[in-house]
Amino acid sequence: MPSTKLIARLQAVVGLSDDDRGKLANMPHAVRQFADDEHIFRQGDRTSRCAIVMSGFLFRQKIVGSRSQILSIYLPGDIPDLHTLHLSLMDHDLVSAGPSTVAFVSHSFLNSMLVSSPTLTHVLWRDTLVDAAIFREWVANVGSRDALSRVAHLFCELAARLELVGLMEDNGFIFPLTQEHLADACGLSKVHTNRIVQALRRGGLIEWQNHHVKLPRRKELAELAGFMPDYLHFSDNKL
Amino acid sequence: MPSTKLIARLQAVVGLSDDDRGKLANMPHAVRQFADDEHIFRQGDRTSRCAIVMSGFLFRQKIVGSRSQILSIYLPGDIPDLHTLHLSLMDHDLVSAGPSTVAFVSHSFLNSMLVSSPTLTHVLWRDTLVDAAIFREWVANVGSRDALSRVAHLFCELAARLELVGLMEDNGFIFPLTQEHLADACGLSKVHTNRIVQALRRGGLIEWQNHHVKLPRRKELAELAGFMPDYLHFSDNKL
DNA sequence: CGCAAATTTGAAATCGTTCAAATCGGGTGG
DNA sequence: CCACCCGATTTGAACGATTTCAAATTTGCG
Repeated sequence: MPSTKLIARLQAVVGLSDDDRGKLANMPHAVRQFADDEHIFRQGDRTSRCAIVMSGFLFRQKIVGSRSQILSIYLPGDIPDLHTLHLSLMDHDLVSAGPSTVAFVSHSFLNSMLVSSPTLTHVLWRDTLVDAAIFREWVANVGSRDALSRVAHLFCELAARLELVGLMEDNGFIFPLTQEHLADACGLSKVHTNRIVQALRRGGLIEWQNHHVKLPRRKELAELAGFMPDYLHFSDNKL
Repeated sequence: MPSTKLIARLQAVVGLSDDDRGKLANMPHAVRQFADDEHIFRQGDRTSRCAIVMSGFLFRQKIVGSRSQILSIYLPGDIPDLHTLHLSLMDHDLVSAGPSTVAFVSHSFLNSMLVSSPTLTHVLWRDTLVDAAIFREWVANVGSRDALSRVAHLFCELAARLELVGLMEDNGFIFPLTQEHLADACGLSKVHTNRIVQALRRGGLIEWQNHHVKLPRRKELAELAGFMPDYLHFSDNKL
């Protein structure tokens, strides 16, 4: 089942009928592994299928000048390229951070599924809108917060989203990104990002070693970050 | 007709059948004027209708700490809150920059229209996806470009989008925002933004007076900004 | 004409970058 | 099991872009 975590996530947020769950669970798909830093697609590509993250993290990036900017991070259960259903030209790269497993489902199948179910249309459209809401928060994060709360905010968001798909354990989670990835996501230099990480460690707000992150005091971290999870729309159900 | 510019824009990008154009042209709607700085809605609100910009500029903003971050700018023909069709809780403000005219169409009407037309579903879903693509570019803009190209990039984007709805004349357009708005959109202080604007003026790249902006050398400006219009998806038609 | 908002100027302070080098750490091959 | 190697992290110091604060000037509107 490519979509266990996907269904878990949608289920938690909007609720699904048995029928719709069944449709999602039985999507024809092809599974593929990606290695660290391997590209799922590149800017300028066109595609006729969508990717569902099964394990590992993916991220979107744009190269601007000599910098690489990470635009968003995708976790198991996410569909990082759902937008390709309506926008075929890729305006950025999609890359694997660490090894990952991805299931691919064809556009033609997805389209037929959506025609037959207004609910699933609503749910998947909604999913792309939450994606956009997260971009907005990132604009605010990168544009308005100082380095410390910016990095803290990213950890808060990831923790909240990982919790939703059952990948948090005792406030800790597997984190395949490097400090350089973190820097690229926050629009900071890697040297400064390193100093920020050290500051957060000294403050006892994060523990990070061996691709494993722990947030022992999430409340304080969220306060420092100014993290308001409303933009994730976990409990904003229109149905 | 609330939707002249909207139809022009969709027409230019995806093409519409006479039937679909008719449906859009005949949407029942209520028109309302907004004054400078007046809020169309605020963070935390819920709404049961969508706004179509008829004249003037609107912008989305988030308050983070003591700063106000502008997340996107909406022009005539845009539907700045199409996402409310599926996400009812507002995670940001929508504000009028200068006086504006807005047409409101109820969710219930829009939903019934979408059920009856897969094409319009595609077109409007697509519209929210272009919105998201613009957010991504803004993350990259604010996260990766220096102040000069950041401001230049914003002007390039607005010019391209205004052109699409016929609001550019001789490389100039009406621009109701203040330098402080520009600063809030670019994640810069207003003092520094002012110096950047002066630099662009000195370079002959922009003229700006009386709410009127002119870009006499768009090519050079685009080069300075690293502006690549692919993310606007003007010529990326899936139908 | 007069007020309030918007723009402009100057100077000092700060946050973050850059460059360069050192150290750490995990995985590989012998 | 150990030595080695490469990528990732860490440190230091100088530099630079942007912010902040405070005040002056200009502009547009009533």
